[in-house]
Amino acid sequence: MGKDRKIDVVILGLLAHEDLTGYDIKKRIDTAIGFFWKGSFGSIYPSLGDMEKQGLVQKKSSGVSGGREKIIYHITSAGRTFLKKWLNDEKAGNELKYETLLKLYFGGAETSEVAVRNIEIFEEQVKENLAILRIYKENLEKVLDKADHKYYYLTVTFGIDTYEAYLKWCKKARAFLERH
Amino acid sequence: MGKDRKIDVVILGLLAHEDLTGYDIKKRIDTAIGFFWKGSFGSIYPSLGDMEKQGLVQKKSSGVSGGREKIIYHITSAGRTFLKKWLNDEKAGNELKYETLLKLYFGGAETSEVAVRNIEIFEEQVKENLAILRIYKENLEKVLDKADHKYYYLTVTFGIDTYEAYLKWCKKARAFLERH
DNA sequence: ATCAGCATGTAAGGCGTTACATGATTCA
DNA sequence: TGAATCATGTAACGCCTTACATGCTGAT
Repeated sequence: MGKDRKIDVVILGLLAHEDLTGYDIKKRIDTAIGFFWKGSFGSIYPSLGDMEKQGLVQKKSSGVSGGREKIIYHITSAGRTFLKKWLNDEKAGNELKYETLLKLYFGGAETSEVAVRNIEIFEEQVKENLAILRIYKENLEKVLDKADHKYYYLTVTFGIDTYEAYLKWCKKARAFLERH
Repeated sequence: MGKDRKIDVVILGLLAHEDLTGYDIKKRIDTAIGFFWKGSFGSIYPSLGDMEKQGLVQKKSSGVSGGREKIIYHITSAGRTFLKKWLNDEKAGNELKYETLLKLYFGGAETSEVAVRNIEIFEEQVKENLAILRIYKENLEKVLDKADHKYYYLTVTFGIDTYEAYLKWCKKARAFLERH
């Protein structure tokens, strides 16, 4: 029944902080919110086009950069209203889709060594992501006085806290499998 | 480039433990693995049909139950091989898609009260889910000797541990927002 | 000289959801 | 009597990813 494209509010949220090109939006998604949200060019550009038609964003100025014309988008007041409506909407779709847990759940179909190996792989990925988030956290702590940064800081601490919980669980789970 | 339908291995994994109907598979997905995986009838029935053609599952026996004919599926040895191949594949797509974090990240576009409210809503949902997982855990502890159950137990403890970490973070985050 | 990065956009196709169609049984 | 549960399946449609098309600039 449509019109639930989350990419719209993601873009609007980013533009509420600063004017950006579609290319920049992609980079922000990949870095800043990458650990809990994804987005590709194939969804960003069409969304920007649609939202411009709806008056939620505006093409601001264009320049040339890297040999290609550059379109900087700016959020309109209608766009801010739309964003706020979403922020005030109490329903939020939170979904975890962890193939690692699926493999663990079905671990009985293989030897326990395979299950342990899958936990170890997960552990390595978590450690890598954790290292990145810790750097983000350090940088954000220096600019906590700035309006939006305290929110960025909180999402980063969410990531760090949950990843740390994952690592503790990994250790326990491996020990459990080696014991049983 | 297709053929990456995870629903296939989910079904195969469930059938590796016991014979099931499509309807039963849906129930297992919703309850047992519901906190980290989803699946609808609209994906389950076509998957069963395709996998039967590929020889990964077999229609076992059919009876009548609840006024409608009932088709019980059984995993074949080719199905078990397929499942094991997936379990031994080192790549696993783990994705977190939390709209709550998105709203928090963009919290600067509204008052901090709205952000606090969204954290509280998240907190309530987590508490509800946690209560269910704790009951699962208690029940699983009684049958840990049975082969597959130790794997079920581990996924449940993963859920409990991360949800507990979420709740700690929620408390911290609310306090932070009220202080700053 | 070549590759990565900057930059926008379209096309094809996969995955999955929701809604619909159908209908009997069981329980309140 | 009516709702919930059992049970299978299809159709429409939406979202999103991957791949492709295009091409300049700057660094190695």
